[in-house]
This record gives sequence, structure tokens and C-alpha cells, in this order.
Amino acid sequence: MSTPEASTSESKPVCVYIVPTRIQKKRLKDIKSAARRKKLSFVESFCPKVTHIVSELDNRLKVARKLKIVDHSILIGIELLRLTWFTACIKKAEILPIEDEHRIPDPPPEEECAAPIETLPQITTTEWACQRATPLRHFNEIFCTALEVLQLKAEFIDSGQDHLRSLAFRRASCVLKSLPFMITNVKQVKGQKDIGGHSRQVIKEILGEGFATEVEETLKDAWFQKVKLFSTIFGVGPATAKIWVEQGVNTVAEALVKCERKNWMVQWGLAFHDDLSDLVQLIEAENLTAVIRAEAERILPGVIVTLTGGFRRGKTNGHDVDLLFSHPEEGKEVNFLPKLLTQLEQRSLILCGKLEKSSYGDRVLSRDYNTKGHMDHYEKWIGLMKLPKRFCHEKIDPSEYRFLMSNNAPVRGVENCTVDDYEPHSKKQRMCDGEPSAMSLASVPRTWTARRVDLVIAPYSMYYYALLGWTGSKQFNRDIRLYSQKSLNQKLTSHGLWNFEQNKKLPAANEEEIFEHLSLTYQKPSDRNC
DNA sequence: TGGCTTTACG
DNA sequence: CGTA
DNA sequence: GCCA
Repeated sequence: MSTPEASTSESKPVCVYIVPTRIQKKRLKDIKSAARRKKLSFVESFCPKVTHIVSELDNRLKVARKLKIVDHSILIGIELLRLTWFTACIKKAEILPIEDEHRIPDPPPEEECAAPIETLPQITTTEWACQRATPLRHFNEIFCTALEVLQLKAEFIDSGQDHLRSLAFRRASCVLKSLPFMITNVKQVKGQKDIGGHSRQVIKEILGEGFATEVEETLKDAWFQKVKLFSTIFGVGPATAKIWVEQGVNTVAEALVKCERKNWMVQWGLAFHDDLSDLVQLIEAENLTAVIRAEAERILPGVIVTLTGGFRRGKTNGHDVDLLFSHPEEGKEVNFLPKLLTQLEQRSLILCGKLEKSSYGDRVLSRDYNTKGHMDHYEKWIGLMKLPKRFCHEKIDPSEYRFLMSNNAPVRGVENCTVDDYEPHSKKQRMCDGEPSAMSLASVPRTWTARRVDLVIAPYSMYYYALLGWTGSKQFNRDIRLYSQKSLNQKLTSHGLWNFEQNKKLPAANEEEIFEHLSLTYQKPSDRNC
């Protein structure tokens, strides 16, 4: 029992996983790079395709614990080996035969009772995703990745009509993300809410084969690949992507050539696709936040500026930057966004974008503010900003930045979407008329990168609801809103929480209070990664 | 078999 | 339809 | 697709 024989593993390729525990960081790094040089394949996280576990832990039980393995039968057929074996392999540049001295022994007998040998571990979880912590990194990435491929596939196929199959795969994935251990046996998810036959089949295949046929087929499919590619373009969704593919468009460059110049988003999205498909790094997002905060503070002292979205959930990169603004003094925030944008424009930070009116603000606040001179209310700006490339290399001091940018002569052509667009009573914006525009700006050498940015403003009474909503994840929002409605008969949006019993909005002075209103245990942002 | 977050803006 |  |  202590030394499972190689059994059927001959059919599978050797796949090594190194347990990082008790190995110095530097040493681990060196070993990995040496392994790569010698073409010895290993994986960064433990998953079912692993055939050899390498560890410095001194017995098998500790390894199992470290890997959060509940069902120890998963280790049958997997070699547990000392690091010396792997370093020897590296030296010879090949997988060496295993000798007993390499094997990690069983624990001494007295420790055995510490790990109860299985009451087959049915997983237990909450009914709603918002009732449990869903961290960014977890133990079931291999399954979740697969299920999310099927989610995407469903989204592309149905698109519009029935994107609800897609939702089902997402929910199944979210259950697995919340588990504190890896699934090692399909039985563990049997009867689990949101994981039905189809998802179980996928999990089962991965457990047995290391991959799921439907997922692999999908990934190989040229149609899927193209639709996926086009869907990543700002302004292009599944519907447009599918049309393009059916029209025989194969690449972004081809789309650019034949693009009907209708929608400003598609124009700019295509022109700057290279920039935008490169992920925004945390440091860039933080630098942008700091620079904008400095500008915002000059315009409206006391303004609150918060980096939300995935970064607030602990992600270290993302496809855009979401900034939420407010002010503790209700009403001070009115008309702030146009002013800020004018400033940012002068700093040559704006590439293009659109301000959106807020009907909500209009309705709720019009009595107060219309009388004081009809100011328009804007809720958000969606667009592209020009982030200096140095933003991703070093931390920027905002005060120094103002100086930097004032020396930076505005690029010609930017006038297409300038101050005019941010003046409430301006003439027509003309971002897509004469067009020296997008492509000519994109193809010239430049010191900046185009980045997707959303700027959002909320009156303070709505601030924490906006914060909750803009922090996401999207799936977390869906779930907590559905939960509110179904379980509590309360309606949650990013503007507030309406209680139908009391027939009133419930105020919140922080995110915790929102969770309290909803009788939920608080989930910190990093645990909302559904 | 109906429901699946929200729902306005451009 | 696409954005959030 | 999954559930009540």
C-alpha cells in the first residue's frame, strides 16, 4: 500500500508536480528553470494529470494534507518522491527509474488516526454563492477552466436567445471555486446544487483522462477561436463576431479593413486591439488611480476615489480599470465628471470616450438641483485613456506626473474627442466623422498604451451600493441580487436596496451594512471571485 | 415548465 | 446590439 | 444546463 506501483501510468505522459513547502524560494525557482531547460515537464498546480509528486515533506500524509486531498485514493498510481530524485533527473536530463530511497515513506503509525480514512466525502456548500467565500486562487482550476470553456461556447452559440446554458456552466464552476480542496472523485459532487449531469461528465473525464473531450474539441474549433478573438474587441459582442466569421473574416487586421465605420467603440477597439488585449497590470492601475485622484482632489476637495473591479478583488491584472468617485457631502458630486474629464483631457490622458447621462440622478435629484440651475447629471464615462508606458515599470508620484505631462505636447487628432464632448451643452460629438482618427493614432510610434477605463460617480447615499456592484464579480452580483429577491423580497442594485416590506430604501454606511441588511455573513472583496 | 441580476444609455 |  |  505504501508504494503504489506504476500500474497503468505507462499510458500517460509523465507529469511532475513539485510541492513548494519546505523548499527555499530561490532553490525552487532554480530547479524549475533547470527542469525547463532540460525539457522535463512539470505543472504549477496539482491536478489529475499529475503522475509524480515531488516534495520535501517527510511523509505521505503530510503531502496529502498539504494538497488538501480528502480522498486519499486519488494518490494511488501517483509516485511520491523526494526532491533528490527530481534533481537527479535534471542532472541526467531524463526521467530516471525510481528507487526506494527516492520514495516518501508512510507516516509513523501513531499519526494515522489524525486523518480519518474517509467517510466518502460528499461536499457541503451553501445554497447561494454570496453566502460563501470564493477566493481568486483555489484548488479546482483545472475543472473550472474546462467548465468555463463550455460556458463561453454556449454563450457564442446561443447568444441573445438563450445565454442561459452558459450561466449554468458558470454556476457549476463557481461551486468548485469555493471548495477548500480539490475534487478527486465525481461522487463528491453528486447531488450538489448547480452541478448537473453535463458538468459531472466533464469533471469525471478530467479525473480519468486529464482532459474532457468536448472541451478539447471546442478549443480546437476554428469557428470558436475566431468568435472568441473578435469578441475580445471593445465594441464587438458575440453577435457581431459571428457575423464577421460567417462573412469570412479571419483576423483582426481583416476586420479593420472592411469595418463599417459606424460605432466609435468598434473603430477604436479595432485600432487599438493590440494595446487593449494586453492586460493592465496592477501597478498601472494604481498609478492611474493616484494621478486621477490628484486631479480629482483639485477639482473637488474631499472627493473619494476608489479603484474597483477585479483589482479590488485582489487580481493583479485586468482588462480595464474601474474607478468609482463620490463625496461625503451629498450633492457635491454633481457635475464632477465633466470637469474631471476636461482636466484629464488637458493632461493628454484621454484618447476617446463617451459620457453617459444618469436618469437615476435626474429623477431623484432633479427637484433639488433643477431649481438651482439645471445641471446635467452624468453617471459614468466609458472610454480609452493613454497611459504612459512607464506606468507599468515604476511607481509614479502624481505631483511629478503633472509636470511630466505638461511637457508632453498633445497629439494632433485628439481634438476629435475633446472638451466639447464633456461640455453638457456642447455641439455634436464628432468622433467618427472626418477621421484622421483611431488607426492613424495607433500606428504611429508612441510613449503610451491605450487602456480601457471606466469612470463612475455615485451620490454618497448610493456610494456603498455602487462600490458593491462595481467590485463584482459579475457572477457575485447576479447571485447576491437573485438571493435578495428570492430569499428576502428585497431588490438590490448598484443604486441601493429596496425593502418591499417596509417599502423603503435601506441606507448603508459601508459594505458590511449591506450584508447585514441581507442577513449575509460579510464577504471581503477578495472572497467575491465567483 | 418557467426562471435564470440589473436595466438604462448610446 | 454592446456597454456597464 | 440546472433547478424548484
